[in-house]
Amino acid sequence: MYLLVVAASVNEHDMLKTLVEAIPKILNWIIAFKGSQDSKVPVVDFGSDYGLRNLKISEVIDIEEMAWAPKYGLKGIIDASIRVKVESSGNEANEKILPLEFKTGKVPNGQSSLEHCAQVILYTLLMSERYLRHIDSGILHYLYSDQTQGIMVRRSDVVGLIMRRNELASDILKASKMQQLPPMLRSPSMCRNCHHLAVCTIYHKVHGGSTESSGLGDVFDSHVYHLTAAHCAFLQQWDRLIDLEAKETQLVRSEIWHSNAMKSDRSTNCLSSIVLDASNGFSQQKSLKDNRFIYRFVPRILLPHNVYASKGDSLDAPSPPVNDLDCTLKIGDYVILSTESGHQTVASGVIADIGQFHVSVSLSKRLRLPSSNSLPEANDLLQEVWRIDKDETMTSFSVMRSNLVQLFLQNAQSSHLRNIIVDLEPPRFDSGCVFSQDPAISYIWSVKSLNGDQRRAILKILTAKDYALILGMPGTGKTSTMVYAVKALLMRCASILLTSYTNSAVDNLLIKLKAQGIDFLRIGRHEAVHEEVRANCFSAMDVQSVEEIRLRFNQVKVVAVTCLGITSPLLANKKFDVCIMDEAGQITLPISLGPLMFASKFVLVGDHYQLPPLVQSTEARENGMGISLFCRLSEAHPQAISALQSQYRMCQGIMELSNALIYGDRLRCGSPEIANRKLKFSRLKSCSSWLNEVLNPHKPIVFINTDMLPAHESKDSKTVNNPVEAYIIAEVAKELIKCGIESEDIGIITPYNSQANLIRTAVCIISVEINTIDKYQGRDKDCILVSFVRSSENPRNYSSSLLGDWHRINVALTRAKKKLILVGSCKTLSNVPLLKLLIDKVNEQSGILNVSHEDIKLEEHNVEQVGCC
DNA sequence: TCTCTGCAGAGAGGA
Repeated sequence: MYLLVVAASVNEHDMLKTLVEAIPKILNWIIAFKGSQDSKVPVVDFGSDYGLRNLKISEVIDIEEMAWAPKYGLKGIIDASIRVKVESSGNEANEKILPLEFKTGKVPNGQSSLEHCAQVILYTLLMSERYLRHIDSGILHYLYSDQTQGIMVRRSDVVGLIMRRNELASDILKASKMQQLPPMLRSPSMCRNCHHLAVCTIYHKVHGGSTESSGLGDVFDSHVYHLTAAHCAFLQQWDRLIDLEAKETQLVRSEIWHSNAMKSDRSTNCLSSIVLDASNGFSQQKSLKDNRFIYRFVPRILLPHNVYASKGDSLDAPSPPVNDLDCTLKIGDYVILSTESGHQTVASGVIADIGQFHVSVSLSKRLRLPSSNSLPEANDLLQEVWRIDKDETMTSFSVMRSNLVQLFLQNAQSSHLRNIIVDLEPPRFDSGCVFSQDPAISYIWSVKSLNGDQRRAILKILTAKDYALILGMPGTGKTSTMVYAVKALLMRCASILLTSYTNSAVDNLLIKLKAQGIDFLRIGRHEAVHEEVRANCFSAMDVQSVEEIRLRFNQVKVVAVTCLGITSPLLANKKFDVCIMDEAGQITLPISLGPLMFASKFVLVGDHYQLPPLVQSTEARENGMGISLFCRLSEAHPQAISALQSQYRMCQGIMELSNALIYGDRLRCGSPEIANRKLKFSRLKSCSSWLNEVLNPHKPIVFINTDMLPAHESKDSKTVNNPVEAYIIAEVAKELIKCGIESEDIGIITPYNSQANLIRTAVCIISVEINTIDKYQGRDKDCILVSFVRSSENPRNYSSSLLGDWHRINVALTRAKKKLILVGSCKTLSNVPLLKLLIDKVNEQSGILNVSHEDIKLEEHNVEQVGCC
């Protein structure tokens, strides 16, 4: 509630007054309709065809009930679902379930409006689906005038609505496929006060519309006169890219909207065959703080006996674990709960906790099956077999579209950003008077721990009038540079919006800021925020009023939020002096626009030599969707870039490799100590000579060539892996640990998920971090092992595979501090030009290590073991 | 060719 008040910036007291006035009205209505044995049964008018009916509520089944109907492609939230007894004069009363909709606004002409009736009729459709029974009527109640209207669903009304729905769906399809919008309504009276007028007219103009075709005359002109042909082309181009990407994503996303979804269990974004865990009471705890209900589920196979035998996750793994909850769901993900007996989308919630043998889901209300009554101790829940699907409602696309169109609105902020981003006007900088009185600048000169690059980067930020770009090559201390930039900006009393795409990137930065004693506000969902910064969320602050929220905003200069989190009502109407965006090279342009709208200037921090934004659709990628704003501006105005080139991560040898392949000798070691880093073994003894060679501390880079082995990739439907490589990686990892390297100093990376899983089973006894290259961006370890996977008898062109992307190769090569061990087939990999260069370079530096059959004593069963796990 | 993070919601006016 506080959030809405903040967003609408209405007076808190006024709002409370409205609310307090409405409560007794609702209450009176309920009392009147619930009635008692002897009280008079109220009469409701169901329109001319059906007349007056006596109506008595026997139960309020649910409020704010979620109702999704895949069959109709509709979803909604029903104000109240009620069970009633209806009787028309003389006839026997029959019991019904129906939707009740409250309206607060004015009553249109004393008659309920067509729109409101249509809404209720749609609700009856949704409820029919949910309750698996025919629901033929609904109730509309106007609080302002205390009028109750009954709605009896006529078949012709439903047909009309469904036809209208189909028209709309077809228009949307046409717009996204052929970039063709339906014609304007051409009705100034209707359009003048429409909330979508600005966006609507902009789109009309962009798609070739004119003042005449809009039918709106001057109103049209006043909304679009500022748009040039270049602006229109830009909006049209990006709108199309978003369409392409949205289409692609819809194809792969979980098929919860399809009726056969229940049968396909192949998606890893779902958990099936789980049941409620009743071992600790009903496993339903109400967390006191935020009124949420937590339900704990366990695999069905674990019940009933195992769960009672031991507690929590410490139980012996059942063999085989039919479902060890091996899926990609993680804490904070939005999910949908369904039953396998046919109730789809019973409830939606958030993963509160997930382990190998349990998953807890947090719901905003009590879990209830539509068919059952609302008693809290409903045992029918325990009888059900459940499934959890990730809620993949693609809100990111709507954020993209709304960000994009905002850029073309007729206002000062949009106009400024448009000049910079669309027209690519050169950024302006203060002619840097170094000896100025600016305390921020003197502070930066006084900080001893900054190197020359970092200081120049911060000065760039401080002198920027529009924007600054910070190119942070691997290991160059991007984060600490940002921390000092924030400190310097705070000396100028600037307000700062910190952002990045992922929660983890935002929180990483915040943890460093916190260590420096800088106060900040973190906007975001409690579950998704790192625990070290959760105390800075409003959800942890126990705010009692809007005033307290305002107060807190006034105290704090730094606010942090993810790029998609900007839609939070807490940020409505907020303005900042500077927006700093981390990992900007990985964020698509339309997404990055959002946070920039809040600030008068911005700083993008990134490295466009590392992975670009993830784009699913090849067509969208080929047409420029993978070009981040960071990349666009870097290419247009190199003078806006300040590069961090002194790196503190890699030793000389590893850095040289990256310099030779990607950075053109621009990377430097921060100090001689960094340059000469070596792995320290507490003991070096190995029985096999090839492992001795791999561990040789004088070789920072080792390439293990598998060409002499039968080490071919194996393909399983869509994924690729390589069991022999997995085996070699595991052997090396075990040897490293045997020789005294701590397991937390070792990281294993590979392009493919399937290979990561294979390696995980191969090294099962030791706990080493294993991940895809993509997920490892931004991280580092003393020793990194890379499995390239690709290897075949007749190598083909791999330029369109994951290995063909040089950004990914760059990320893989720049994660290791002291030792980089690469495993792959020289013959196959040499087909990728960059990898050919890599192999040549390593050969020059330390030679390629060819392993033979005898070397690794490749017993058939070893590999088979890995292969079958 | 197979890499993957984010994100509520409903509400309303007027010749």
